[in-house]
Amino acid sequence: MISEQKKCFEYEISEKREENITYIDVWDVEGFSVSKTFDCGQCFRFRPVEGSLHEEEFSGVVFGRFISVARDGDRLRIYNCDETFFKERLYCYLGLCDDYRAIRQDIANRCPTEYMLSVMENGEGIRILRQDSWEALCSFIISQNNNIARIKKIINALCQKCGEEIDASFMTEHGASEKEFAFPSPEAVMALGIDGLRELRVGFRASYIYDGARRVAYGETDLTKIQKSDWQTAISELTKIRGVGLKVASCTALFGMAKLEAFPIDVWIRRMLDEHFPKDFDPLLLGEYAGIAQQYMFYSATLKK
DNA sequence: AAACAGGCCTAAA
DNA sequence: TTTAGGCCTGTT
Repeated sequence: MISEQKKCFEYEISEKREENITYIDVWDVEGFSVSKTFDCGQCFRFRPVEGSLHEEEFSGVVFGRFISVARDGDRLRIYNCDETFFKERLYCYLGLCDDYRAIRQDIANRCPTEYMLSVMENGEGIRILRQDSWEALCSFIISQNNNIARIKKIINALCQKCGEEIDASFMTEHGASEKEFAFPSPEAVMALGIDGLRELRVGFRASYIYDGARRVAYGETDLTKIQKSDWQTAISELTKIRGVGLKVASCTALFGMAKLEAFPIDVWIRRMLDEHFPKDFDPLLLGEYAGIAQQYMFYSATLKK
């Protein structure tokens, strides 16, 4: 029943099976907060699992698969995940490839202010997810001048309308709905047309989403190639898309391309910068993990509005 | 009921 | 180069 425990990068893992669900246990994951990670506004398709038997558990669709991530103590359990999927996808997606002890130390060294130390403490356990670049791009185009509830609603509707249906019937104990859908490909989104997108109540964003989908589908915007370039290049390439400004491009780079230096400035971060930093403070001074510092700031800024 | 929401585009100085 | 409106829609 219990397979042998193996080493996966720096973590001990084991693959097990319960009923008809395969899952992976990852041991000694230091300070990973499932709720902060999935609820800090960086992703839009995960939700808490009602009636979970774990200390905390969130589930949702990622890379075309419905998974559930649960934590008990410093053990992470990922349902509907085998060793291969973990190694090839979720290890990086969950930010387990990043050394948060070192990252936090670096941020604290560069910016040892009372403010920064306090938001880091609040946000301890947040991991920046390494999401799919297209999904991040599309999601953050939708996010502009919008609120979280409606963003989630629209993305959900988009997936239902043109994403591939996923069999997650065996995951109902972990929050799966009757039908789950993958995030649609750029081709599928493009096929909706601007009018089809309008039906999703995206308003003026319809043409922006369409332009993004079209460019990616035709390779005019090569996300794989952009991902391999440095973050400034990534941002200047992404802002060529209609409706993608500095903020959306930075979010795409940070959350969808692992550009941890990217520092998205939205209204909340603007407020924090005005309030707690010198007038002409340059976020680049926060270093190669500025984006993670940004996420700590954002988390505290939006905490209990 | 008017204002606002994790921006961006366009037009006008 | 910087700044003010306007924008879809839903919620408060």
